[in-house]
Amino acid sequence: MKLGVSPDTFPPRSHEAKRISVVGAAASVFCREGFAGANIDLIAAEAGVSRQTVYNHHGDKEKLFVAVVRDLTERCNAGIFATIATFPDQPGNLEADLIGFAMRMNRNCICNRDGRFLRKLIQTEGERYPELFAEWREQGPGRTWSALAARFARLAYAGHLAIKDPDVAARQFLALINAELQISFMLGGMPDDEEVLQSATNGVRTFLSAFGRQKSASHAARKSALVGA
Amino acid sequence: MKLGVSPDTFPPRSHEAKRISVVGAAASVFCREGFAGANIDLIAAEAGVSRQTVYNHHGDKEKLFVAVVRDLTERCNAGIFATIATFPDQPGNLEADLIGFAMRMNRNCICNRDGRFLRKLIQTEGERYPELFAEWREQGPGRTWSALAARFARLAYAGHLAIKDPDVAARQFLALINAELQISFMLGGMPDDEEVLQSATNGVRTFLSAFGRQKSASHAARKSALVGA
DNA sequence: GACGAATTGGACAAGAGTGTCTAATTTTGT
DNA sequence: ACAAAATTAGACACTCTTGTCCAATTCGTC
Repeated sequence: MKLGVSPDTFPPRSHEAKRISVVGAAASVFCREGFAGANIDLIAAEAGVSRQTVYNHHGDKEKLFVAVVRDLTERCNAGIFATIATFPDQPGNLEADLIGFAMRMNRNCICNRDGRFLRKLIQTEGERYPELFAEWREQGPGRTWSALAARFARLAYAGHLAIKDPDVAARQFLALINAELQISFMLGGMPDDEEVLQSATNGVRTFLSAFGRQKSASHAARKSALVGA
Repeated sequence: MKLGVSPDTFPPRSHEAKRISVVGAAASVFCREGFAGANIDLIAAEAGVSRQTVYNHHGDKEKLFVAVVRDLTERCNAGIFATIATFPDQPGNLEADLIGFAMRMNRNCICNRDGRFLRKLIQTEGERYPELFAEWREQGPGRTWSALAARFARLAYAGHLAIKDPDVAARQFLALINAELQISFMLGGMPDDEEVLQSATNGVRTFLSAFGRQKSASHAARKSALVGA
């Protein structure tokens, strides 16, 4: 809004910057403590702002919570679609390209701060805010899955995969590349790059064993060695 | 509450029955409201007991919470191992048997009341109680995965599957049979039998496409039709 | 029927948190 | 530099919740 007024460095600091700071701190506190356990004083302190400013900007604990969820939803969806845009439509090495895509998906959408926060908030408070939840549901997983399914369908049409139901394949792809990260998620922790790579690699290999065409050279070799056929 | 006043049927009602009732109600309320939001009065009312009785039995909100988690952990683990004991070691029809097993796993361990409650409590309050969490982690997923991996390894050794790493296969099996239930879990809702069957069927089919040996008659037929090899 | 233990409902103090208000101070725009 | 707007710190009323205490009642057992 008030961008670039001052000479240099940090032009927009006061009004909008504080708002952002508050929403960010609120996300963190709501996640750690839950809605009921979250303390406005703590949020204000963590944002480096007085309590009154929190009320001036958002009016209400509940309104603040809604603002947090909307903010996270928006950024997460943006990240997801930016990542889906990097899907390997014309793969050189299908396995390597899909592993790279899986890594980006995990890193940028599922394991990052926004993704973990949003997931936790939906899990903990989703039942209390059905409208907010419905909104996320439409914009989030629904579109993600169909967008991803479309990409897989294209890949199958081009002869790189043998897929009967692209929607099922898309969901299973996501499930597989996250299969080994479930415990880390339960802990609320952030899996390290090693784990993410391992999970993505194992997931993509199994996915290709199930849906790959024998054509793919390296894959066919690995598969025949594995299955012994 | 005044059940079984008659001569027999329910000898131990008062003391222990109330304890169980309180723990059950507390599980429900802790799940809905979170630890901070849970109200002892509400728990007491939901258990059909006075607030004082809650304090008499468990002494403290925190102690009550620990009791709830221990109770859920115990019952969930028992259910999981009882279900793993039904794993098809000598399958007649591998696909059908695995789908049946997947259904039992989903229904009795993951989608039932205890499973959903425990998962949610760990997600929401796990970070606040690291010891409790570590205990569950050792007893729960760790043992589950290795027990399941052992079963898959045996199946592979008997020639029914082609598995390189049984641990990975076990985790991916669980991920696949739940792939289509993720949204329901996010909602905290209970997926109906139709959804569970669909998810289990799709998951097992993909699992067998990836790890099945061509030998299996019906499977080989389906696979060759699918992959065109 | 009687005794002891458990349960109940209610009152209670203590503490914590929300949301409001105000006066003083700082920041921003002109 | 000046005026308007935003921010701050603190006090405040109000509500809610926890955990304790107690007298009356009920329940299980002998």
